[in-house]
Amino acid sequence: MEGSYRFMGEELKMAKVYDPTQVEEKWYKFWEENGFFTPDVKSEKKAFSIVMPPPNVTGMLHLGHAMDNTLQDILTRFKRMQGYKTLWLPGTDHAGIATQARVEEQLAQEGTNRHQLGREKFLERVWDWKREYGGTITRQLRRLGASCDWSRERFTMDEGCSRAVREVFVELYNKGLIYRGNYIVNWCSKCHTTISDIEVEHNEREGSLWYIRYPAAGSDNSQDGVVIATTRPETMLGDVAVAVHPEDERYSHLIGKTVILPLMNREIPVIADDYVDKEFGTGAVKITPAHDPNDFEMGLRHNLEQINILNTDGTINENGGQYRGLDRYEARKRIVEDLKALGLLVKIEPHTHAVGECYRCSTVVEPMVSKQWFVKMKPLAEPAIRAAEKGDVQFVPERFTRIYINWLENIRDWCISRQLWWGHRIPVWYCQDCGAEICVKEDPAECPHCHSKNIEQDPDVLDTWFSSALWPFSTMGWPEKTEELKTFYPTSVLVTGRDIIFFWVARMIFMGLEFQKQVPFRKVMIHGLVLDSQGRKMSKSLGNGVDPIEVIDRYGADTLRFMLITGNTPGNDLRFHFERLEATRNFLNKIWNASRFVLMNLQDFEGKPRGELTLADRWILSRYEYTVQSVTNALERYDLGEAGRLLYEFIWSEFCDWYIELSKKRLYSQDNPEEKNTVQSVLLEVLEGTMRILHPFMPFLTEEIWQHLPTKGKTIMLSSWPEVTGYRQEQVEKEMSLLMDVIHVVRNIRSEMNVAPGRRADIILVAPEEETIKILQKGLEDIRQLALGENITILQKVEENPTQAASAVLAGVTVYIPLKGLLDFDKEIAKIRKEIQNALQEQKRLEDKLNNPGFINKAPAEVVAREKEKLDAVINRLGSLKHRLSDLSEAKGDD
RNA sequence: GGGCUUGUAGCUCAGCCGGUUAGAGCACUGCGCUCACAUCGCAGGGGUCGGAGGUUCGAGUCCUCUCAAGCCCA
Repeated sequence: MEGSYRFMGEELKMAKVYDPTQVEEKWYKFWEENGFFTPDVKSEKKAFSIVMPPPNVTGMLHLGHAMDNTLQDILTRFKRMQGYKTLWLPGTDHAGIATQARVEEQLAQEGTNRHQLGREKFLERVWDWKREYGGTITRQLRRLGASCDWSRERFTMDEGCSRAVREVFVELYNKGLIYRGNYIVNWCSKCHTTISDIEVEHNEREGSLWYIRYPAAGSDNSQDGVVIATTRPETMLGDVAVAVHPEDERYSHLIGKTVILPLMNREIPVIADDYVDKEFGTGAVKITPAHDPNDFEMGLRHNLEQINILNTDGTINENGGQYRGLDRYEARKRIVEDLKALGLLVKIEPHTHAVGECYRCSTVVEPMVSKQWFVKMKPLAEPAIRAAEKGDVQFVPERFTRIYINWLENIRDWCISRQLWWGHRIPVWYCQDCGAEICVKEDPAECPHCHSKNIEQDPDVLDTWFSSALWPFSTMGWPEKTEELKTFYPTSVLVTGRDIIFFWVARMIFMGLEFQKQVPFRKVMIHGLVLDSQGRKMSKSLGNGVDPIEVIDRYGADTLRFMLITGNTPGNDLRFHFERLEATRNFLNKIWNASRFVLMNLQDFEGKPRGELTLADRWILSRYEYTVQSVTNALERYDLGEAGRLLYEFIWSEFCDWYIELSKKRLYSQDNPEEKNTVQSVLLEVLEGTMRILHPFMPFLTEEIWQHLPTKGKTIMLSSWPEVTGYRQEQVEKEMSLLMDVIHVVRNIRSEMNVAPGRRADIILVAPEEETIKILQKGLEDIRQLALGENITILQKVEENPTQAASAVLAGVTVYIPLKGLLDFDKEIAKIRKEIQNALQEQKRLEDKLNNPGFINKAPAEVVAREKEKLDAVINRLGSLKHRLSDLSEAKGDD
């Protein structure tokens, strides 16, 4: 602490109100340009690493990103200050559908489309687009203060990541874990591609249940046959059977017989299968293996044909007979009408059911059989489940483990081919001559079997999540054996929203296990969503979104950050209220002004060793250390909201409201330079340390303040995390809280008695115990200052109680404020009586408890002792209260 | 249908392994522009913890059931 200080001789220039716009950009530039975000890979220190969930290149920062990245930044800055070599690796995702759609929109405006342009040209356009607009979100992350290592920024389509994708695909292919097959997939007729199961969102919709009669084959009686119920009548064009439950007596006579599929006049069998729900509809269901996942499975069991009736644009194809060419919904209408005309439509019931929609465009998804590439999931899922069960990867909060395991246990194969152009192209070639399927790491020039040059690459690309699943190691240079991989893999923690546990977290885990033989991260910190003030999800359609950049412009990044991580508990959603933003902004301003106060009073600080500490000094140091400890613990537990709360309380209530106020007298008095030096030194130490533990939360504000402080080092972000030094003293805190109580009751009396704020008043303190008197004496000046005392008298007992005084009775002290002539005896007596009542109640409660043998015998001794102490205190207080009451009554009688 | 989360002061939320007279911020009331801060200070009012039952010496805090809201999966 000794030496010369950088502000000496300069005039301190700090505005009365903190203005974040003046400082944030400056410091971010300073940090980035000095390379503070980049770790020294070679250093001997322990490693801490996080890979950033890559936002879509097309994306704009939203509050979810802001929260997610604030959490990561806090952990990163915390660990960096703790002395770890810390890597936070950023990057962006190529976001197949989203990006392609963006560029296609552009083309549409130019009056062209990707097909006219051709694949090559189109991809060039996408890269152009990426170069031009792809940097938006990373610039926005800088505004937030993210201390990630931009020198290692990656993109899922860059060369390294592509290399990793190719490697993984070929290896899985060779192991037989990637296969091409006919399977039922989800088709989005608007995005024109398949989407995986989890990309389908199920939403309740009002629909109908149509009851349709399928007449018995060879019967003239149209009442023969079977009535089925369906929510999608148009799919009947592809029906190949009717199924009933094997134990359903209503239909047992039909099993093995055939019925006629109306409109198509196809004869189809009635089959029995356990899957059929007897209770639903009529208990008989139509089976369309090509357009329903369950029917598909059933079809396989019964060896049924798959008749695809849809084109990729959602219209009926040539298998739909007379309905060919119609849109699927138009076809539905026509089919229903035609059935009605034939008298085969039995009835229509209203029916709500869950409809699958495309997560991107909300178009109703059509299940459809087609030839696609799949990842076989069972062999990959098992180790991933075990890793979570063994605790190799731990979820925070823990409850998300079950969601994860549950999903993996019921997983189906992952459809990874997408009918897009933008993405990692499937590295498989087909020989046009011998029909060979070629899957290799380097682009082949010819067919390895027949040496034909006539080979063609599969036109599809991979699901975007395929490359994101490799993110934790592809970004570190794999398949090369890099220093980064050795040092930073597995990463320490993954921070992400609970909405992508399935999409991303699970897939990274099984890919990590498969290719690195190690989990990609030790911990998964899951956080909730940012909702609007009414608790609704923010969405474009509701127009209730809040732009974090606008918030930063108005309030500053620190305010946004702090607001986003406080006010809730881990894993839960957070409602966004502007009121909370204001409250946080006020907190920053408070910190700013407290610092300003300290700095203004440090101008003549010479940094001499400090002299004897007062009770208040010891107290604030003790509280400071408590805060350091508890904030550190909360951060280690990933309970950042709790850490924020602790900081708020310490800074505002303890440091500002009490210690700063208590410091003023010693600071302003000119006659005791040594005392002044001491209090300056304590103020500086506490403020400086507080800035450090606050830094991960509010990097900009703390850097600005820290740079004004007489400290060594270039930046607060590379300063060390405060250590425990042994300041904590429970006894000191206890003594101080007695003084605080005294001050508090004096203020209370003054307020109730309407003592003018500027007027000082005499205070008489009566304490029977020697110990208490000592404490009061130590705090005499503090009481005078904060309770606006004039003459303060401390007595062990009084011969004549000051009846012309308002009073308050604490456990060890009775406080009197003489108010000659101003005291309303009746009011004062009533007040005392009420307090006696309360105390009696409390006494009874405690006595009952202590007389209860169950309590005495079973409760821990410590708890019993504490209750006894409380009882003693109440009895003590009751004595003083009664005494006071009789004095008052007497005095009133004398009047 | 299965699972998860939430239900504590007017509002938004804390309350860890069960043991203070249940806390904070905002809002509200009264007083105050005191040389860090009115984006402030001091003082104050306000809830018995969704409901019912149970376990326990003791429950907001554990268990069961129940009601309500939200989310996920099928």
